[in-house]
Amino acid sequence: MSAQERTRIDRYEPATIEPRWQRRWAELGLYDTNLADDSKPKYYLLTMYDYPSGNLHIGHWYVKTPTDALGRFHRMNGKNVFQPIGFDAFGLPAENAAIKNKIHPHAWTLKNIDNMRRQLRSMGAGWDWNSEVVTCEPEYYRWNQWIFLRFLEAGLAYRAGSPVDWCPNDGTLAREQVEGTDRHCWRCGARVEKRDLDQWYLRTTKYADELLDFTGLEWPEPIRIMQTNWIGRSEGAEVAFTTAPDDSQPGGDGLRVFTTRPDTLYGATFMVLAPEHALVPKLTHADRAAEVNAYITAAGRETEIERLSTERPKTGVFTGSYAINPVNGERIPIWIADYVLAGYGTGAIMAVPAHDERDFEFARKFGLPIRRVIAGPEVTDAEVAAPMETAFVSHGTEERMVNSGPHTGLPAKQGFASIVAMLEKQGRGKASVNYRLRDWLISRQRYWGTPIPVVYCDTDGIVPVPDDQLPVRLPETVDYAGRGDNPLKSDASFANTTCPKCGGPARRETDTMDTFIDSSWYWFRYLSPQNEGAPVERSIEARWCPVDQYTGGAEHAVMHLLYARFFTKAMADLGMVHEREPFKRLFNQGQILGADGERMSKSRGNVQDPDELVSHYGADTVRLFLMFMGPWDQGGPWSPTGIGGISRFLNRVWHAALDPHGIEPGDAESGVLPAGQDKAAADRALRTAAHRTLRVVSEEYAELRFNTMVAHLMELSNLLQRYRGTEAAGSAAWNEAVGLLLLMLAPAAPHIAEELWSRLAEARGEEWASIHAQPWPSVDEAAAAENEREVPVQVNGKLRDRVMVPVGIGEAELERLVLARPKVVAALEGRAPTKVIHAGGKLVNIVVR
RNA sequence: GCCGACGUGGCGGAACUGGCAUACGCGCUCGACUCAAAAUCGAGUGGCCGUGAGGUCAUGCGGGUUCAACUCCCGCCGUCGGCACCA
Repeated sequence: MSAQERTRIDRYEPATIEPRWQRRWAELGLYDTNLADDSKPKYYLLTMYDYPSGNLHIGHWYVKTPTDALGRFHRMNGKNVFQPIGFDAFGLPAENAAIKNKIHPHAWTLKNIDNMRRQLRSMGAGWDWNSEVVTCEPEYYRWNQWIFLRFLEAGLAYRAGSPVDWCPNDGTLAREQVEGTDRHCWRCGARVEKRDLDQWYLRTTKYADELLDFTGLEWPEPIRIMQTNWIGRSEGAEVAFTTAPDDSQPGGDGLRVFTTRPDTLYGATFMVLAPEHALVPKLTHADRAAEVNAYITAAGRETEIERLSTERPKTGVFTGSYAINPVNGERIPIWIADYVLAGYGTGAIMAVPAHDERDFEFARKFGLPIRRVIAGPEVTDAEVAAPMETAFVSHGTEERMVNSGPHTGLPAKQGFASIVAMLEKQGRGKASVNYRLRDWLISRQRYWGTPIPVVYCDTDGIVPVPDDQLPVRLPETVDYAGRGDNPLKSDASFANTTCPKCGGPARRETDTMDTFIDSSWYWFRYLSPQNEGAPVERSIEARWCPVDQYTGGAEHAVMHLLYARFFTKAMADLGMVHEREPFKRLFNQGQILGADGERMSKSRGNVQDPDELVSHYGADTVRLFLMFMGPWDQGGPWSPTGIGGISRFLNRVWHAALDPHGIEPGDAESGVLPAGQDKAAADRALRTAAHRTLRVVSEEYAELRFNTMVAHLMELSNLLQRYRGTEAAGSAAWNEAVGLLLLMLAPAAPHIAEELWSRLAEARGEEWASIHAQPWPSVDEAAAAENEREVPVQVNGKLRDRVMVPVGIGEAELERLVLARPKVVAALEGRAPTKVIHAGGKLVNIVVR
């Protein structure tokens, strides 16, 4: 920069300085991380990568700029910081655009990525672009395929036919991708149906127990709870019932059920199977067939029917068959009902209406017997025999067993164990654990995803594509015959192939993978995006994983974050990586809303365009304002007026740094030190404030409390403002305070800090060195220490006075001082203090009477 | 219904393990500069009573513990997020 240019820029003009520094940093490679450098401790800072929708909105800024501030803070603190960036580039919008605009999904996606790269650069963030990953490129998705094949070999991937959740727009969905009571698609909102299909699954349930263990992870409690609930571990027993012989069948078929209440086994008065249960056709009597089949058909359609209430009355039909209760040999009727889910446990239950609300309601409705087998401590024998009005579900330590054969009289807790023991001895049951978590259905009927690398051969069945034939590439020409169609299916050149085993004709799998596969290991790939020998370079992974800090939205609590943990564990077991947990520390930032408090959307017209804000205020102001709005995990509505305050703040910093003496017009009031303060006192006040600010701001960066961090910088700036134009301005203490302010501001507002830093260096005749390469300053404890302190004085808990006292003052002396204060004397009204509380010198409270 | 988070000025919010409630900012009012406006700078700003010093009431509501409660305990009310018959 020429001297001439500099003198011209006397006002703060972000539009001039920001792009210039962005270029400079990129030229210098300031943020290109040397992953091999182990001279400094590593810090892997990751933000959830984005879908390249084409345009950055303010939400992206809200997610990314505080993270960047954190990265810059750690870099100044001597860490080797790795801050990668990439794009989650597969997914449906590209296909929709393709159908609508006749543009290839790949071209559309890359165009969007180009635009977003440009927009992202305007944030002035310290990303290492060399490590960029774009998941729709074969260089990336070939490793999805490679990992899938390893999972297949290890039995972690399997193909199965079962009723799956089906969205008319998006095809099959994982269980996590179905939301709400009305079971709609998480993406498009369409109502989800059930379909019987052969699909690919990943065995997430194998890791259910390990996924419940969050030891060593600093994750927000609500996320851990959500995952724990989603996995839904329940302990109980599996009990083998058998069907009873009758006129139409010989009986003896095993009917296993899962129950969490084996202690209520004597109260099982009927059984209920899910309509889809495999034994239903066999157990249905000829004279019941019409009714049963009608019910099954209705149940299959049911998800399509509008359900207004969750409290739907129970429905079901009797099959005509009976089962034998293994503990008492009792014949109990077998019903089918849709309140029993095919996918949980064994798809069949023993119904104990006395002690389960659902079974109770069902029994009431269909006139089935209700037998009490558990009673609370106050229940008399007469009451045990009386009919029940509601189910008794309490299961504490006080309850005892009744009507339960040899177990009668036992506490229910013991009954649980003793019945399980009895069943195990007789070979009719065993203790068992069930999970709500299902295996992950990964097949998708779409073009724009990773092809599942298997072929189907009439002779050899399912044949994996050999590694040396990877990647199985998506065909470059796409023909969308119609909306929602997977063009791969009708693409003969893709679908028709030869069997890798026998060489005969074979058909490729045309389903592609759920795009959550891509995001389940992408942070590993960032570490060696060009590696052609393996998905992850283990030596680098060993040094850099787990991710030290991950940030992103809470909406991925049970999807991305659970899949990523599953992948990490599975990959570790297969020797691909060392770590079993991907993200050591997780932070969920909130969501930024429109000024009207609603979700930002084009149709509402409440969208804030970051490009516009940047051109008006500059990136630093936008960054700082987003951090200042409130706690980062809280999000909140955009304030159109609030941003002006940040703009003013940065302007004041600018002038404090470049024009300490306030030659500016309008500084009428400045020029005078506060009453009773000389220059030495002013210098001391400046140093104290600067170093105290440094102490608290350092902590706030580390704890991601950006809103108060900014507030504290403002306070320091306000103090400088107060002294601007006085004899303290421009002193050594002043310059120190300004220097500290800039260093503290650097992570959050990198451009202005850099600009002022360089101007001050030049003014001192020093050579330029980036502020972002400076070490984080350390607190001068002597300067930060106070020698006087203001102590609030209360009488009976009410504030009456404040006294300035020297810091080391003793309690006795302080008390004497305080009791002599006129205001205190007045408040005491002649009464003698009963007690004086000192609260460690923070406050004095005088208690009377 | 179950699980979780949260209720503080006109607004966004601050107050760390109980210790000065309302930091910081927005907005608003007044003043300086200006022909005027904007920008900037300065002063003020929780409610009520009072000319004033000051008093008094206030952290969703009702109780409690404590010298002292936004903070802890009990019971409600409200808002937001998650789950959806999981045996």
